Amino acid sequence: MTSQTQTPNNRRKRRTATSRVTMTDVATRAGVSAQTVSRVLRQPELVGDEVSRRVREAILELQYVPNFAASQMASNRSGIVAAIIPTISASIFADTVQALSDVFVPEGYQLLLGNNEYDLEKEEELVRSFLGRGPDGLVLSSTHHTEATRALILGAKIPVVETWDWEETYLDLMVGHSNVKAARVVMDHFVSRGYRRIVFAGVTNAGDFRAKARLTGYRAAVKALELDRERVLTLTGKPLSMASGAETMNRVFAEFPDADAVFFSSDVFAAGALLHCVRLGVSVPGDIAIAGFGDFDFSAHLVPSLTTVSVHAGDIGRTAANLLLARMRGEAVASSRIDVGFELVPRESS
Amino acid sequence: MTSQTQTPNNRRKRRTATSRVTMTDVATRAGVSAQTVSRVLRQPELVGDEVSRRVREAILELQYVPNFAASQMASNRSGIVAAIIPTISASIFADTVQALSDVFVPEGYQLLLGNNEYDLEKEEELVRSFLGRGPDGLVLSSTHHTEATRALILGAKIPVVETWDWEETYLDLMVGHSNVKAARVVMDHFVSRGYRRIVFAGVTNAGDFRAKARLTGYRAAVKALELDRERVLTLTGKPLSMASGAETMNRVFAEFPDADAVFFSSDVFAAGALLHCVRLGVSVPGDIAIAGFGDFDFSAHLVPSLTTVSVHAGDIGRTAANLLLARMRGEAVASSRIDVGFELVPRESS
DNA sequence: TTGTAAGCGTTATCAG
DNA sequence: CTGATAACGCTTACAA
Repeated sequence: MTSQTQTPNNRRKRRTATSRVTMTDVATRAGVSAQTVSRVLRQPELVGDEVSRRVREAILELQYVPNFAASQMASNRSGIVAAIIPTISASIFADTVQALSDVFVPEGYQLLLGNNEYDLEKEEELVRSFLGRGPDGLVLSSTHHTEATRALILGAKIPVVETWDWEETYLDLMVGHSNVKAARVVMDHFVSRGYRRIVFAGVTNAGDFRAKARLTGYRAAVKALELDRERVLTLTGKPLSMASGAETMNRVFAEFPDADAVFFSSDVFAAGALLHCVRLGVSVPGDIAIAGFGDFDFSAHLVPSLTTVSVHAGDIGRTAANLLLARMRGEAVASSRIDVGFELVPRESS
Repeated sequence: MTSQTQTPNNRRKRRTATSRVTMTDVATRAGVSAQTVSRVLRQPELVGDEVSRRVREAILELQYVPNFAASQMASNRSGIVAAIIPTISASIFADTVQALSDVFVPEGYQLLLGNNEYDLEKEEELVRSFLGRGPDGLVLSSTHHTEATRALILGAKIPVVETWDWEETYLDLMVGHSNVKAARVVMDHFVSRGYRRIVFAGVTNAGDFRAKARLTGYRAAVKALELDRERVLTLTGKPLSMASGAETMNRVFAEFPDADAVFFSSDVFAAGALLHCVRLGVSVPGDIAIAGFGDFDFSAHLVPSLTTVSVHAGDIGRTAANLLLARMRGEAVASSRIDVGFELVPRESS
């Protein structure tokens, strides 16, 4: 017999059976309606004790796992928070992500993570793809975005927090600190200790606006403090590694032989440079002073220990998460912009 | 007029309008059916050029963002890969996550990330919540799970890859290396350089089975190499920080004054210990040799540079991702278990 | 306190 | 090559 002889009833469209346990299965097992199962899960206080018990039992017996996609379709809430950071690996941003996770997961949210590699186009791509998931909130790691990114986010009408930056204009919420000021504080510190021929050595990749802000702060300080002259060394395209720092130190010796201090845009570079000096027998800070940025774990332990700026990566994540959470719940926030600050940590290297 | 006077037609249940642009909106705008819009997005080759052009235009004009939850409901595929690592912050696992992201994102998958803090109960919780999202694949970071976790995963019938470990039994796929062997290699190295009174110093938190495996390797080596005796220092509950390493070094001096070498379960501890020695004026390796584990960026740059084991965190992520990808596509995999190996890196500290 | 029905936005299936 | 329709599993709105 060919399939054409089948009854009209058989024409009902059937998808491949999911074989997954659904809410209805649980309901049947417990002898209630699906709606009641849903209530037991969302608003247990509205369900009678005996019914509630039977439902929970059925859930355990059937190993029921709720389908969040269906839940999202029906309720228009996803339980997802999306976060975009510049880079995940071996970076200070990992501390921020950890803090985000520490706050959001206990609240029942899941964390969708992406990295833009300091590329605004990649960020746009990520935002577009994340928005398709209908996140309840979005965490970005700078205030610099393409116009399309901005439009997408505003169109999505969800709470957004921009972090690791400090600007006058922002989309919705902002948590961070001023990198310009941070650089200035380092410069003031150098000058207070008698250094005046100061080199700035930092990555100036197109998308790293934080490093650029630090450079801006350096330049302003050179002018304001009437220092000798600008001495800038850019590490374009160099990976964030200690090897880059060591290499850069050699360039300092070659290009600015009279320099008495170097301000690196990251502790990673600074540590590489410092250890390179130790190996060469160059005295730090006797022959040249060094300061970094970030206060990494190793910075306090180096010999000599590294002068740096502590930036509270965890605080940024925690603060941003709590602020976003409040907005996601529709609660009023005291301030939509929070400066978590930074801290100069003077140590032996300067 | 009360609402009761309204026409029956008004009784139609209306949810709060999403205000979001849907596929139907795009279809209307382009003068085609929703199905055609879907085809343009999923199987463009099946759609005529002119129609395709009109649809793409409409998508851009309306700033259409597809709803993945709906897509998932209909297709039973989520486009999500979930990954669970022990800890995100300041850790070698961040490199693995980066590699996962580097492979999955270009393939159109989104990464759902969670950390279990070496706690199997937390892992179970995470797996349960992640499975509700219907991930197309799952990445775990050890082969140790609760029974319930195992049952959940097997019940979900999705590809899983367990990483950072090497065992005979595994759920589906495995990518990693043997920590027992890695420890043995370090011990062989110490002995070949004349050290025989070797201390093992490592975290033995309940859930850190990798550190435990290294301890197992150490113990086996002491026996096999007929060394003086076991010298074990456990850092229970200590954070993975250089400060812990320095502190532990003091304990070595106090508890094992005759020790001639120390094997730390992480480069972080080893570096803290090494720098502590430098500060105290204790010669490394003259007075005592030091080796670590992980080959962090700083390890090569320390003075003296740190002997360690390189473990290829990025390779683990890349290999795991590609293996999982193959299985998710239903492709045959040559081997379901891949040893990415490790590498002894002898340096000045031993 | 519990149940019924409609609807969320997409894709699989079948028809043309 | 394009369209109509049912179905995915859940929650909102309403009824009882």
